[in-house]
Amino acid sequence: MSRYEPREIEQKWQAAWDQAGIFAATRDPAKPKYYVLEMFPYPSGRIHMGHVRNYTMGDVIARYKGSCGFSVLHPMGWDAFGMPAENAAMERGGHPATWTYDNIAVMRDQMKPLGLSIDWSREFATCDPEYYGQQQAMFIDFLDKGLVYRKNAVVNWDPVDMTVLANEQVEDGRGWRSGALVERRELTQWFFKISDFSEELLEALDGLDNWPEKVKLMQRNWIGKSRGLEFSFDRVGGGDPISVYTTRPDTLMGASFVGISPDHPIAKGLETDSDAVKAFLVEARKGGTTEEAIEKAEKLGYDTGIRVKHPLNPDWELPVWIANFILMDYGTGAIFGCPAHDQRDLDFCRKYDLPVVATFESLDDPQPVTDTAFVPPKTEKVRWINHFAGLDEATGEVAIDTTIDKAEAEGWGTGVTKFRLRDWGLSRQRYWGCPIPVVHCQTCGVVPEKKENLPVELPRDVSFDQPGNPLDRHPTWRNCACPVCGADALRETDTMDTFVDSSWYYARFTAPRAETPTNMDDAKYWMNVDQYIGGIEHAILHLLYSRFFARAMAICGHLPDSAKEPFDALFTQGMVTHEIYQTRDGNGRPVYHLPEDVTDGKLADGTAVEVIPSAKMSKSKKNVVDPLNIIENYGADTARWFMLSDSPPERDVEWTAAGADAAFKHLSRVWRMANEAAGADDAGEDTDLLRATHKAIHDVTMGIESFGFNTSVAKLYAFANAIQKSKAPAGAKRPALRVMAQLMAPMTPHLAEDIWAMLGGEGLVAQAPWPKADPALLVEDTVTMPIQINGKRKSEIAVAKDMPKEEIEKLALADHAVQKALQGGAPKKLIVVPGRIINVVI
RNA sequence: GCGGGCGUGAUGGAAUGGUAGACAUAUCGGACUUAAAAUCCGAAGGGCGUAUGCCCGUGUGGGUUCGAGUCCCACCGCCCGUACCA
Repeated sequence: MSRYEPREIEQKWQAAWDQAGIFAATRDPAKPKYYVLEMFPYPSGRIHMGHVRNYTMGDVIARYKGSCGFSVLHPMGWDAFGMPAENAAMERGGHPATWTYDNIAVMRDQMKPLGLSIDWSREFATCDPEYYGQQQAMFIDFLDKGLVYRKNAVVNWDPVDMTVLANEQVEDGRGWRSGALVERRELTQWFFKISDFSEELLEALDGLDNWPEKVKLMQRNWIGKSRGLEFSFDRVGGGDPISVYTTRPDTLMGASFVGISPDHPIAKGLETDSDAVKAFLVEARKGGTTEEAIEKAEKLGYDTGIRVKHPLNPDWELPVWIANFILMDYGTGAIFGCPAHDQRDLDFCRKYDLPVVATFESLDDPQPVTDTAFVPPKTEKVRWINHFAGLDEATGEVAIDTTIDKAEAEGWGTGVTKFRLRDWGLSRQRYWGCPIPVVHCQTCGVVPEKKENLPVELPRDVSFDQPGNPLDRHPTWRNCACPVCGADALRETDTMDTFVDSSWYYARFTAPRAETPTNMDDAKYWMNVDQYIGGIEHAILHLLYSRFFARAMAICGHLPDSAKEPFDALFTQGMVTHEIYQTRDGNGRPVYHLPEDVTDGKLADGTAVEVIPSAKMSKSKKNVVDPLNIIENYGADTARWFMLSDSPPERDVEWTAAGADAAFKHLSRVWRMANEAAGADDAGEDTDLLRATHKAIHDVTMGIESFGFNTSVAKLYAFANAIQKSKAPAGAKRPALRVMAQLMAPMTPHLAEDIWAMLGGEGLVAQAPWPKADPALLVEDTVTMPIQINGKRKSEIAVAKDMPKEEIEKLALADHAVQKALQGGAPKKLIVVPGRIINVVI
């Protein structure tokens, strides 16, 4: 064989790794451990290039750490519950379980040829009863510790299909199947008390040194700690006072109305008495539940006729309005509106002709408020024209503190700290999820199932021919005995949010077959995850829920305290994108075409296609590249190499056929170079080659350590160029190429094994210790220093690496370009940064 | 709406506040070949110029600095999230 044949060598070396069993994770007390985890996939049907990129990155880390002497855990599993399986059952018939397990089989078969260093013996799917049974056991433990409770919460209600919709199933305020206008309706739901941990989840972010700042910032803002004032408005003519919470109590003198949520008890009270209120609330409850939909919806208000007294002036009466943009979940579900300093309130007041009174104005440019509210940063000093505490010039921050202090001293309000973070609603009115293991008994109430009766398994005999939850209409599954009194009782038919499944899978991987949720010895050895890799789209929910879950598990004795923050380091990788090819049908509607059907911008019949710039790969746009095709045409190493080259891992990467070609060509070239050197014996030493080798070791290692895989790849290109251009004999190139094999092994493991073997490497390169760079070979004797004149590069000089500053200065001033610019004069300033730059300021 | 991020040649991108464009793609020129493919060698940010060279240049506009792609402010565009997609 004298050509690079990926199909042959990839199978050969995968078999060799299997036989040596080198990827099985074992607790080895003699070694430090390293746990690499990529976010596990949803079994949608086929793997896509995004998966390839994600798992290749994890594999580089796993293989690299293995070479560095760590005992590595690199597992894989399936996030297998969720809506698409039910949708498939509705559309095509069949059972969600069949669909899911078939998909898993296909995707596993697609992943194996990638040659990932995964310990497949630990694989599980979250829909395995062995997994979700342990999840149910934990739910019961959480219930026991007061971490779970029930309360009412708002859901999307489809009034035609009579069913609850996911946010994703609401399009422009309408149900995706029925097309009916969606309403917000209350339902009793199960909740995790994540809000008990608000402060801790916020504070602990400071300790996550190896998390991206942007993720920590997003979580901080999401948790949303705020200090504000809680106080009550007394009602004119009696009745319960209305309690409000505000983060801007300093603007109280600019209040023009009190607003309450459509779900506020007062609004609900009025609803039963008044047809007008009822009609308004029907209107106000239209639309989906997302924050975005609520914020962007047209602001609607209804004057209840109720009047309240301003707390600082009993003669000042404010109207109480029901407003559709006020959330019952935040604060007290009631606010006071200050239109001058809040855009939303201003829009509302302009619409309903309510007064606008400014409480402060800009110091340098006072303007009356017209259509734009004056909302300077809280740190900016402003002039107070309307404040009861007699402020003159002060920042918002100071004014807020002053206001709270005065309210507390006068006894009409209390300074309180609140969080934006809401409790985690986990109830789903769907079949394909983990059943919530509780029983509703007429005498005992809502009680947990006995642990010995777990798992509460999903029934197989269900149908999806009508909307709604099949568990609700199952003839027998609901019937059970009360675990407390033994009387006839009914099972809970809600299942769990799939975020629950993914909130502890990382812990389960440490002991995937244990008879309890975890095994303490394994958890203590393997936890925490040393490097977690996944998409930025999970920056908030999945990661926050996992952080909560690890704490809850520690409280229940399922994880050591040291695992409360389960992910030591986090890396968020970008998407894989591709151009979209489209033509138009007779009605001008777009028709999409697969990349393999387009050559040079044309279809097979010669029709020119419109090329739309890169977008996330999606089936509907047909811009999906199937990894299996790439592996068949070029081999897994080419797919892996391409995924690592060019684009920085945290950024999106565009898949291009040209890029794949180039990757393949380079791998072929490396293989050829090795093949040419294979016949020789190690002989002779070449200083330049030796320097290039050690520079490559240093640079490639730095790249991997800092998640700069694209720069590692660039350095490997440069190293290959250096070897190719070197005039050294084949015998001197052999050791350099063996190092090349080692440095490439984490990225293109099959090719690396093959050339390692060719060049007389010992054993498997996957098990060879990572090479170390000799610092002595990394420093150059002379360095070229650029000379700038007034910050612009004009010349350069070569100096010895240890030349003292004074001598460099002399040389620089003697430089031709500098002499010319100075014209006999003296420079104003001379900056010399040794080894870096010289700047002559004239 | 709100929170977060990104923006550099024809293209993907590189660059601890210190020579902008490493490395690669496409392109062009050359070698090899009967020819092509493959492979190898070389050119190349834009403008002006025969050339030494000069000017411009990291989304737009300001600022800090001896020096800014990098730090600060404002704006534009795109992407992610927005609590029932996973």
